Amino acid sequence: MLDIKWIRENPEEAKKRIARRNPAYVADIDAMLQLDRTRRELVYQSDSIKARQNEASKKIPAMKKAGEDPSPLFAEMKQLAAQGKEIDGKLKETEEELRTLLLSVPNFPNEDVPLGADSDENVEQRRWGTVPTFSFDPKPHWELGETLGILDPVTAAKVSGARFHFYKGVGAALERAVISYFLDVHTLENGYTEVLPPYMVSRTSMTGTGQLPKFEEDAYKVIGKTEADEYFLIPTAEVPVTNMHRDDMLQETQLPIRYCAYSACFRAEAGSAGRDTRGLIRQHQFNKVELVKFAHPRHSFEELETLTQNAEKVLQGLGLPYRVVLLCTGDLGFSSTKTYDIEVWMPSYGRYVEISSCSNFVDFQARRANIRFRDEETGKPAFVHTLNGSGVAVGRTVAAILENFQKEDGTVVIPEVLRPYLHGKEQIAPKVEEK
RNA sequence: GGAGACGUAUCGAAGUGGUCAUAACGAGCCUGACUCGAAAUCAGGUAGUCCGCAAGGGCUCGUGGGUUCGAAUCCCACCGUCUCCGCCA
Repeated sequence: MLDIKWIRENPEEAKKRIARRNPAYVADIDAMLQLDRTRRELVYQSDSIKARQNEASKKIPAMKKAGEDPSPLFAEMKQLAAQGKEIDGKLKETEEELRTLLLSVPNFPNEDVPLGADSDENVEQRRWGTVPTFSFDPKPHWELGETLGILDPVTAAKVSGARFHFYKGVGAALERAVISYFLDVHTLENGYTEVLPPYMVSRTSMTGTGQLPKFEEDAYKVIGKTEADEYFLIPTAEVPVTNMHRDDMLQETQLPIRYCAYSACFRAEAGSAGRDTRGLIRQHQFNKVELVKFAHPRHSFEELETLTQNAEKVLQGLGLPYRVVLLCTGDLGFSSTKTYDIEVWMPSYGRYVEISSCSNFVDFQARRANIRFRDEETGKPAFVHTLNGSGVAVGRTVAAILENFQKEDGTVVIPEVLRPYLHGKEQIAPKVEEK
């Protein structure tokens, strides 16, 4: 949520900034300013009436005590109450309208975010590792998954529907190994505290991080015994973890707070694009280890750099080639002011594929979720800056491992760092054909 | 699922229709005094938010409604916490 106060004081700058993301939002800024003016006028009227009511209310007991009859005042009071009610009704309406609008407008892109229409205009920052060359025709991971007998989308389709997978045998163990490896690196080496969050959250939490109200159709909703018994399946652990500190007043000395969290993630939108129909790339349910930071506003952009490096570290450990790109304005997520995507090399695609997205939301989420800290300098409460990034997507990691580390005979070499989690197993061999 | 209790500042807690909600009373924390220093003691200070250039004013007793001239207090709904019983992993 943008800061209406700041917009009120810097209307032209606000329009300029939002226009960098999409000029269509400029009209919304104008609408906000209009609603804000109306609201302030109504607040003034409402406050004046209440001040008079309070004054009269104080007189009544004093009159009674003095033996006077206060009932002549009642008529005026009744009228004031009616007036106040009407104005308060209008005020509430205006405030709701303004809030709805504020919740539907995305964050300003940071100044150093390049202007661009879509992902083609993202700017590569760096590359790591060597893209593998094969002396044979490498297989895509979904074919490897089948020949190795470790991935079963067909049974999953029967049991659940499209875009689900069963992992079997070593496949399931490999997924689990990757999760453990990621969590161990982040907790033991990168200084994050592990949390295992709830997978269902309230509407308030989804609004706090920015998934709602605008993207309700992208989320899975779970209804319990009654309509009011409503939950959303988390699209990312970012939602429950960021909301851990909703309405909190943190101490400056606590910052930065770093959490890492494994969770399953659920996304309804994953099926609509008609892309990546095979394999583990785009699923309704997938596993992810997420990194979340609550940072001091002064340091949030440095924290974004280290967050990204923390995510890169696990790919380096696995030996997977990747690159880091800075998203352009057209590819930037709703709540983010600046995002680096980490893309892993996927031989079957012949290109780099997103495996992590690391973002600084500055105070955009903190304002929605009311996450503050007491600034020692001013003594006043201020919004923290929130950041998060995948650390990293697990299913896509497994896909990348299968594809990048496959051999001509169809076996896949397990990265050394994962072997301790797999009882020393060094490779996955194709299942023997039964005659 | 059944029965009951309870949500007031950082914490505990008083207030049960008015004129003591920046909130009694404790505790914690900060500042000062005393002290070589500390403890103890004493004194003072210890919300947030909205409107306003300011002066000042408004709002907040879990949340939202209602009754009333007036609600922390009465009524209704919802949310949450706790206790006992049942059930369950």
